[in-house]
Amino acid sequence: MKHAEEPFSDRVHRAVESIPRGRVATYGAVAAIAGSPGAARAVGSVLGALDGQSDLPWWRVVGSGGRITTSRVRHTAQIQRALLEAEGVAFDGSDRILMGRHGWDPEGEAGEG
DNA sequence: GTTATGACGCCGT
DNA sequence: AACGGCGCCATAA
Repeated sequence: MKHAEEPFSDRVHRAVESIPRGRVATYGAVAAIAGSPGAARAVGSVLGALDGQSDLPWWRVVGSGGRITTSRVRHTAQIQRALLEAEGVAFDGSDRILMGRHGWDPEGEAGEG
């Protein structure tokens, strides 16, 4: 029997679902959680294929440094920011999310306090 | 197998 | 801080 590994898009799907409300994870983090560290770009490709039917909290995925990178698509950046703020996520004076405050890291979840 | 694309990330200027 | 270039990974043709 072969290892029925879930497709990359599916693994990303689960990783994004794991992001708690009010927290954010970077593309790189999601890629690592999905099992493919370094595949940040591939993660973006997956989320970019989502549609209104997806219940995935895609807005909780941000770029390195807590920067919104969805600026490449229409005005999605504004929507993402609104959704994040609706969850209590705060931005600094440079449109950047306070990662030290909302940055989510499953590897530190057990030792965080 | 090669070529082209993309909601990324890091380094150099 | 801002801009440009290159690398990395996964998918589609």
